[in-house]
Amino acid sequence: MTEMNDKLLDAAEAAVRLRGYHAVSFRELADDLGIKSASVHYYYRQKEDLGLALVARYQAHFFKRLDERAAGLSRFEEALAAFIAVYREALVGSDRICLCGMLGAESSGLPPPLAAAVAAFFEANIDWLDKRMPEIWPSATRRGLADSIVASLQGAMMLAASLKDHARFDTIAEELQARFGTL
Amino acid sequence: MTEMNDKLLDAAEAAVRLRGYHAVSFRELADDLGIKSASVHYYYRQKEDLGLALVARYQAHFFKRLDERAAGLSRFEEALAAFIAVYREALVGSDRICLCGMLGAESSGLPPPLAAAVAAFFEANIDWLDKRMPEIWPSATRRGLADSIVASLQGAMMLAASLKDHARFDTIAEELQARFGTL
DNA sequence: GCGCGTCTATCTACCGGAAGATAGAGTAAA
DNA sequence: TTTACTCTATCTTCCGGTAGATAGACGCGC
Repeated sequence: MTEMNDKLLDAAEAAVRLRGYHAVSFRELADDLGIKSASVHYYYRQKEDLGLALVARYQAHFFKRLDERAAGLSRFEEALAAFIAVYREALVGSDRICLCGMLGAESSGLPPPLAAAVAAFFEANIDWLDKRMPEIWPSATRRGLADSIVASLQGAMMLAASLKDHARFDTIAEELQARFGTL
Repeated sequence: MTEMNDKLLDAAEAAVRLRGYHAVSFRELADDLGIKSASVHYYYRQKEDLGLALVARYQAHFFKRLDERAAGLSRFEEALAAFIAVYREALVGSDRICLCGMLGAESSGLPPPLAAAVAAFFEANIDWLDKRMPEIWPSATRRGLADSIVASLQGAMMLAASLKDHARFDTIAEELQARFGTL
């Protein structure tokens, strides 16, 4: 919406992806933006509302970039490469793990609606892959492979962030592409 | 050491694995144990000290169970199965993700010594797999495959916890075993 | 065996600060 | 004059952490 709202979401997303939901405060975000914490509450009455907005925007951006990259691609190998590229972009572009990777780990400690939104993000990821997978396998197999791909990439982000080494993500991504790309 | 110390570590591990480091407080742990928060500080002066003790104990238990399961096994396929089983046990036994998976996600928001201990846990995981891998590949390839395995399992735990469905972990684990077990 | 000091484990009481959240006034543009 | 936005000021609750007291168990020299 407004410019300040965008800046607020940017600051909140950066902070949550770096340190987690519970480690981020309204005061800290306000300081980042040069406003007061009461003004942050003007945009989002509760922290939970901010979290939900964050996930909604993240998901929208994620699939927008994904569909841009994957437009016109028909082979699964290419779709997977696009999927991996969007994940990689998220990690390398900001030196942070996926928003939903962070929130997914914290899931049990989040307000239930927020945990549900995060779970929906993952299901949407899996659906996206599933739909582009060759139909030579039964549906359950396809979904299982999609689960594996999402888990690998989320785990790879976490590992690369913890070890402070993006190259680890790339190694895992290449292995993933080699394994599933030729299906 | 003492009985109370064990109970304290048990409560702290359960809480951190469920909701994350920053969402756990001394008072909450004290309430769980029926003591006062000042008594928790008697055992661990700072929260960081508690976190370090938690990781040290977790890592020791993890490798103890791993070595028990893998004792006498020589083929990589079997070692991998043991590795997966210990991960699965951690998830299913407590309905929680790996302590270091949680702390790894939060890594950038943790006291540096704690983040370093978590990173060391992952490196030890990778080393364990690496050493048991057939030497037909160059060292770099082996380490890359070990990275992939750890990332998959950590991601699978997070995904299963977020989606509240342990079967998703099993699906991914089976795919992993099929992928690397026959190497 | 007795008294002395020490150690262990817990308590009460408190500190300064930060958290999420609210009420209501001010301000500036449309 | 209304709307959009930001402020000051404040509340309650919780945080990590500290100080200092206490009660009981242990060991040691006399």
